[in-house]
Amino acid sequence: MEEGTSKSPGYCTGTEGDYTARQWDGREDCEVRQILDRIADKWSLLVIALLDRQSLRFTELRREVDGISQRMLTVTLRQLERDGLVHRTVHPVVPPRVDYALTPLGVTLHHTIQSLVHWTESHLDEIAAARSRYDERAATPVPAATGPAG
Amino acid sequence: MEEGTSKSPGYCTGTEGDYTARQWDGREDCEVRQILDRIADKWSLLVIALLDRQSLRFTELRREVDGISQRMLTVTLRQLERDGLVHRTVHPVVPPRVDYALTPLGVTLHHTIQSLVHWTESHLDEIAAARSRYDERAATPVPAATGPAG
DNA sequence: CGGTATCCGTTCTGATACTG
DNA sequence: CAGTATCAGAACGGATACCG
Repeated sequence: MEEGTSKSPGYCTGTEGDYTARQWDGREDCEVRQILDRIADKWSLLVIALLDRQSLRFTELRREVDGISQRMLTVTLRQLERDGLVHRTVHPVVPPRVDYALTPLGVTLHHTIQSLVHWTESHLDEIAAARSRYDERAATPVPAATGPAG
Repeated sequence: MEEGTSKSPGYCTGTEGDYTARQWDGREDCEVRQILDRIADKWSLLVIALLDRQSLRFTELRREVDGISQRMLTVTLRQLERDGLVHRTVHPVVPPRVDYALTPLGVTLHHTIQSLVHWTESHLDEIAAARSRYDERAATPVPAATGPAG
């Protein structure tokens, strides 16, 4: 059962001025935060990506993701199914067969996260460079130099 | 700083030769996932959102987020700074003052995550409904025979 | 094959105390 | 005011065993 559902009608803001940046609060009371954290899950993103334009069965998904354990795949699938992003079809056959596919809602989410993935791919190099710079700064015992200002 | 040193999760190390994910590019997949997992962090998203078009000092950020602990704010800020998304400015004054602001790279990320937030906001109702339906199904002891079938 | 429940280690997170 | 170091509890996640 969810928590804090009756607290805020929509947003859970409290201290806002004129910016649109503070739409959400850091508390779990905010549904946006909760859902965002869910769909941004490492496994969820991967599953949604794999289910794009095709349905896969349990073992197929497991093969595609490979690194995921059976437990996490089940948990992830259940969460996505609960959120109405993935549809689960059970075939009553002797060798059990279960197919998973994106719902229309899941498809729309796929488009959105693709933008985020695209950004990440486009800036992999920049982030890597930034990390290298930061790593050197962290490794530096003392900068010694007073700065380029003088 | 125990979590300051990020190690490989073990998923994308040593298996870069057998990626079957057709959506993303082979070994880049793990990097994408790593960065994605970082920027999709609950606190990171909030900090980036708050720093949009303005710079804030440590206490100001703490007041805005409020629910975050001093420790997590520091950790989050360090990670964002390391990834080149947030710039840290230290003022050598008697009352210590440190300002945080988005870098140009951070600004571009802000635009992207806003899309994700927008999607979440737009589909809050659908997800809530889906969860309600799923919750009822979970509460069902046993579906027994299918209704319309028999 | 698909799924669940349990055990156990790892990671994350918050509260606290201390420094400059 | 800003930051660091440490500890304890919670949550996460993997491996295993077992069921339909």
